Amino acid sequence: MSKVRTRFAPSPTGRMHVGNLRTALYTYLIAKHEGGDFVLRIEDTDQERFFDEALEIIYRTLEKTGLKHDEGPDKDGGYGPYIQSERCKSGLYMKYAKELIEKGEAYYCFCDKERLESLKQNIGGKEIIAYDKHCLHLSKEEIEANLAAGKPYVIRANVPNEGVTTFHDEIYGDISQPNEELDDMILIKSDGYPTYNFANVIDDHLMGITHVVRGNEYLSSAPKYTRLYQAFGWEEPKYIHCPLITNEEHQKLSKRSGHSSYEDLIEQGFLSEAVVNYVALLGWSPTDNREIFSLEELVENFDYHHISKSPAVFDIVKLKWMNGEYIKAMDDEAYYEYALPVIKEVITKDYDLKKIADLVKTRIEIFPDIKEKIDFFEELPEYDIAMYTHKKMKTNSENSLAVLKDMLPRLEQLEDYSHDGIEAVCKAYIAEKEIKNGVCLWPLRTAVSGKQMTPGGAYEIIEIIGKDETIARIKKGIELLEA
RNA sequence: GGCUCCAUGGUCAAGCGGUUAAGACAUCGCCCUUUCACGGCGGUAACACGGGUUCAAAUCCCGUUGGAGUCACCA
Repeated sequence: MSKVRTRFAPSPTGRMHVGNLRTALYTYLIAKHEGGDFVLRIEDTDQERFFDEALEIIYRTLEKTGLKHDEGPDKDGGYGPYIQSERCKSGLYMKYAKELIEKGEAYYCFCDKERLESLKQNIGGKEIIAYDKHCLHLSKEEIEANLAAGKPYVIRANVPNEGVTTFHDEIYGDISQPNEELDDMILIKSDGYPTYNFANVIDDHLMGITHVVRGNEYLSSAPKYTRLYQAFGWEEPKYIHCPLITNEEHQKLSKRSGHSSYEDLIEQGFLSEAVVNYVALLGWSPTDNREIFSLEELVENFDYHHISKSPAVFDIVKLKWMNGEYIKAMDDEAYYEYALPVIKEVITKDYDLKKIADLVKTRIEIFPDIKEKIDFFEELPEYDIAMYTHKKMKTNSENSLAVLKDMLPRLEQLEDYSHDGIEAVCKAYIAEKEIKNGVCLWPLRTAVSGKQMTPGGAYEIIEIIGKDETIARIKKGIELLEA
């Protein structure tokens, strides 16, 4: 069996959509699982939409997600060039288009915009153009004359109106479509560039691609590609169409959803590994129940036969959970590196930021979550004294005030503001008064944080804010409770 | 609208003719605990519908309904 070769063929038009990312991932995994090659090819035949930075985004995203390509524009493997606009310069696509014309499988079309416009019909609120093969019937002389006159033209595939075209997909099985439905698609545009459809077939063939992996949205145009392979007499690659990724409304993920691209997600504080892991599970599942996979583990376990057919909703809530799992599993230094800048956005005081970071590690799902959890360290918020009353802790304004008043001098005398030192003072007081932990610790934590919920308890917070701040905050609490 | 695809809890999903129909997220409750979180335990919740085939159907076939995709000189 020949070596598996897959290709990821994005067009540089902007940020990488999660659907594209998943396609890239599956494409990579299919190759790597079989020890094959993963090729990167840039489809930039749309000169109007192309922009340089988009190319950078593709490289950066593949790099950051770990989807390393074996061949590509920056890594020649003997099948180059890997950028379609460069391939185009050699007249490659035109050559093949002309071959098709000679075979009667394609033809020149000189129809202008106006004529095409007149073919337009509105069906179900959508504008649809079905080309009427007008130029197919041009005589040789007319064609020559038009060409000689420099009249702009495109080259279209000549698809018969009878018969059925069938192709085989590894996931969906055989799919047939009446040829009548297949439009005479444009192969070469009037600017001389090939269309995506055409360039794709040519390049996949020339580059020896064995498995074509792409999104489900290409399913209905796939028979057109099959027609092209048949017209050339080439052997078709295996097709693997991935199910669609949708938004909560079960519609194709669009830019509007706010988390539709990899970069959006990274900006929102997600970890690259978590995104890759999550996206792998949208439309594929392993044989066991495992959910956490590194890229290497995915390579090992990925079997494309387990890709599902039905579309999957992109569930940001589950991604968050998974991201939280990744954060918890991070080693402390790596975690601190990510957490520190976020902490610094909120904390300007000279606190032990490492301790603060450790406190929130198990309590966040994405890094920006840190901010609202630690803001009270920086400044005691305004709070309602109702917070001192807690049924389960058996606290109320009165006993809370008493506790704070008792604890104030003890904490003023205390020198050792370490966790253990603070604990010792509190425990001694609790033992002495024969009260429950909560009766002392709840008001203390409340006074020192001004918050209903905090990462860490009284000991941890007091240790971090230190003696002066603790005393000040407790005095403030007493003041509020006495008012 | 034509064509194509899809159909198991709110979401991701296992399941390939015989199961008490897994598991995860979410949700709810309990435990742990100085709060929250983490962790542990448990609960609610699904085979779209109708016909076949079969001793037996979530699994196979047909239809219905629903959803999606696609119908560009975009990819």
